[in-house]
Amino acid sequence: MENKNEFEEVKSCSKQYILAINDTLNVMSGKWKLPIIGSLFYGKKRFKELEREISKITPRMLSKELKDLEMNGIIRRTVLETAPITVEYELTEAGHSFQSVLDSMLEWGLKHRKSYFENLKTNTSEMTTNF
Amino acid sequence: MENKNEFEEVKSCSKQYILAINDTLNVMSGKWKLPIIGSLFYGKKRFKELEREISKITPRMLSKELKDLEMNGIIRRTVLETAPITVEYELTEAGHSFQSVLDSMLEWGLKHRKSYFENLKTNTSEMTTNF
DNA sequence: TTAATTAGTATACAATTGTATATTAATTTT
DNA sequence: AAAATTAATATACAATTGTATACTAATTAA
Repeated sequence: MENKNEFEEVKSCSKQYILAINDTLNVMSGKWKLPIIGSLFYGKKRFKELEREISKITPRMLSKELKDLEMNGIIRRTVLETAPITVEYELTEAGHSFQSVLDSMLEWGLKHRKSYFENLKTNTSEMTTNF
Repeated sequence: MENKNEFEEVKSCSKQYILAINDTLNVMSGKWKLPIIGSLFYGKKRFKELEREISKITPRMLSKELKDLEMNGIIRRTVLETAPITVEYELTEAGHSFQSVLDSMLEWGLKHRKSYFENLKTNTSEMTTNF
């Protein structure tokens, strides 16, 4: 009840609206953040596991993106005192709740791709985007 | 019914899942696309109107981003044979339906910002992101 | 006739993002 | 003792994205 009112109130105030949406956008923008988040949805992973699973990512990029995601509270980094040291990465609660955003993006993407391909059939125009 | 099954099916297939989500991400990534889409939610706008409304955008960037959004089917460009020529930009149906994605991003952003600030109060750690 | 408005384009540059390749240092397996 | 595994970091570069500033060509208002 209280939450819904707050949500509606902020929607009408474009400055806060834009800020909150941009925060969400920054969490996932770039080439590697979504693959990393996606991979961690299936459970904890170590650095080398992520490096192997995410095709063509370099350790430099993986390291950088993991730091970004940790700073933004999306993942948690745990050092295990094994020999050699292993480091575990896992989604936080905020990271898991990100699923709702991905779901709506998936739904929109599917609908949009579909209508794009339908247009292609009738228009015989060229494919200029990655849709 | 049929749609829901299709949605669930694709969620379990990570390749299509990632593709559709990336399509959605590409529609809004960068500094200017969200401000442009946001501005057009309130109705049709001409080039110069957008330039005035969107603080600090250059005509070069506005022109480029409008082209991208048009190619991706988010906006429609209409040339009016006035003197001098005016050009109208408006959201397509796909553009309007993007609201659902923005809503879920807004909701997540608000929740996430809130928990971030609550952590700040108890942790007295420094602010390292734009949250 | 000069200035302003329309919708952009041209050129050069700066900043950010991503790639390629090699290296580190501790430990374990062969 | 040599090779492999751990989780990264270092350096140099390429590509993409964004900024700054000036310009165009048609028309209209002052």
